[in-house]
Order: sequence, then C-alpha cells, then structure tokens
Amino acid sequence: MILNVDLASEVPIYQQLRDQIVEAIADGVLAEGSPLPATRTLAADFGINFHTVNKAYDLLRQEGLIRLNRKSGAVVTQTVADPPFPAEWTARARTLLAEAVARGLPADEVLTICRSILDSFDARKPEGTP
Amino acid sequence: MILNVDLASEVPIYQQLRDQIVEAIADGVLAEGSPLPATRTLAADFGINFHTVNKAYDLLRQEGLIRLNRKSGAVVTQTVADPPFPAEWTARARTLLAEAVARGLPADEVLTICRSILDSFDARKPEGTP
DNA sequence: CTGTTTGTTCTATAAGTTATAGAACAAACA
DNA sequence: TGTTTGTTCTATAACTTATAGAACAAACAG
Repeated sequence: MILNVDLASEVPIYQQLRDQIVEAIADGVLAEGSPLPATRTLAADFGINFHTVNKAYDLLRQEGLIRLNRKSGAVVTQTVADPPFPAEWTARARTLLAEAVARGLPADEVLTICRSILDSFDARKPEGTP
Repeated sequence: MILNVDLASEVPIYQQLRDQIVEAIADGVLAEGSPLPATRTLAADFGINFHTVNKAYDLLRQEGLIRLNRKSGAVVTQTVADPPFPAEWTARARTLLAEAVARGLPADEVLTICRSILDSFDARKPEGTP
C-alpha cells in the first residue's frame, strides 16, 4: 500500500491518512486481515507525530474498519454495513452529488463518474469470485 | 426554500447553510435568478450572526453558484462546469464511495443510491423540457 | 528474565478555525 | 434623507489540529 501525505493541504493529515486507507480497503489493496504499519513506524516514515497517526487509526476503529490490539497491531476487519451507517452516508452523498449538479454537470455524467469509480474498486475486489 | 440549522451539529453552521443552498439549486427549488435572503435577514431568522451567513454566501460566490451585488442582493447564477472542478470533485467522490464499499455496502447498491438521489434532483429540474 | 516494541493514556502548547461582536463605509433605493 | 444592503476591518472566546513528552501494561524475541 502506498500512502502519501500532503503537509501543505488544507485537509488535516489524520484525515488524509484515514481517507487513503479507506480507499485502499475499497480497492482491495488492503483485504480482511491485512496488517497496517505500527503508528510510530508510519509516523517516522512521513516525518509526522505518532499521535496524528494514532488519531487516524482511532477514527478507522470507530468506523469499524480496523481492529487494534497489542499483539497483532492494526488489522483490517471485514465489515457488514449496519443500519445507522447508510442513512448518514446517503445524506453526505446527497450533498456531494448536489454540488456537481448545481455546478452544471449533467446528472447522467455524474452517474457515469460514480460508476467508473465503483468499477475501479471492483477490478481488484471481485464480488462473485472468492 | 426551507433552510434549517442545527447549532448542536459538528458541521459548521456556514457549511450547513452552503450545503443546503447547493442542494436547493440542484433540486431546482432555487433556479437561475432566484434571490436569496439578505445576510442580516437570514441571520436574524436563525438567531445567528450575520458574519456566519456572510461566510456561507462568500463560499457560494467563490464556487460560482451565486452572484452578490448591492442592488439585487444574492442571486443564483447558472453555471457551466469548468475544467478544474470535475477533477477535484471526482477525488472527493472517490473518497466517499470508497467509504461505503469499505464498510460492506455492495457496489451496485451504492450506485443505486446515487441514481435515486440524482433522480430526485431531476424530478424538479427537467433536463430536456425547458 | 531482560529489553524492546506496541497500543494506550495523560498533560501541555502553538497555530489555525469557527462563531460571535461591534464598528464603519459606500452603493442602491423609497 | 434615512434605510437597507453588501463589504471590510478589528477583536475575542471556544474549539480543532498538530506537535511534544512522559508514562504504563501487554506481547514478544533473545
């Protein structure tokens, strides 16, 4: 897995880390059981504080995407979407999609972009072939 | 247009305002030329500071969604998506879609949700019937 | 057993963001 | 003329972000 952090970005570092790990999971680059680097190791790699990495990992744990323990470190868990999740996700999706439509992107083009993004996930994470 | 603000939310007030106005534009509730309330009026309605409303309006202007002038107030502009926009939008869409997939929502279900959201916009904003 | 690594927890601080506040100005308008 | 409006400025309290140092307990290698 390749992570990169933009220190000049307006997006918080812990958020960048979280987002990239989430995308790696969706991609299939990180599968169920995949270990993540130790917080201090990852922090050293990027020259950032280990508390910042800790915050990203903590977020991912709260979202149920990884599990943390002293012996195995951080490992990716296979999650099944639970009821409260899709509702608030849909609200955020609505805001994002509205932004594209409001700015003049035709709805069918928006959907095409979404489809191609989702297809790029499926490419490495085949749904029907276990 | 019905706006509502949740003061207890972790989402900044100016962001809530911006998001709801963007959705109203996508919905077609706010069409090209529609006037928005004066900053002080809107602030008074919600019991918030007018600088907060100002910030939301300023964001929308930077995004090219509204125009502000002293005589006509804030009015919605019809925008055509320009090159730099879809690229950064796609990056954000990727993050959001990845989150759903990583959390176990099947890709086809995610796409169905996107489609139904986009359809709800189209309902009031017919593309082919002017 | 010893030393190291690891996640975890605590306090602390500097810089930036958010929301509020007051004041003032110029353009538009009744 | 007086009012409304967008715009701009300074200021402040509360919160967030990122960094930092310290310490602890569980797991593990040698």
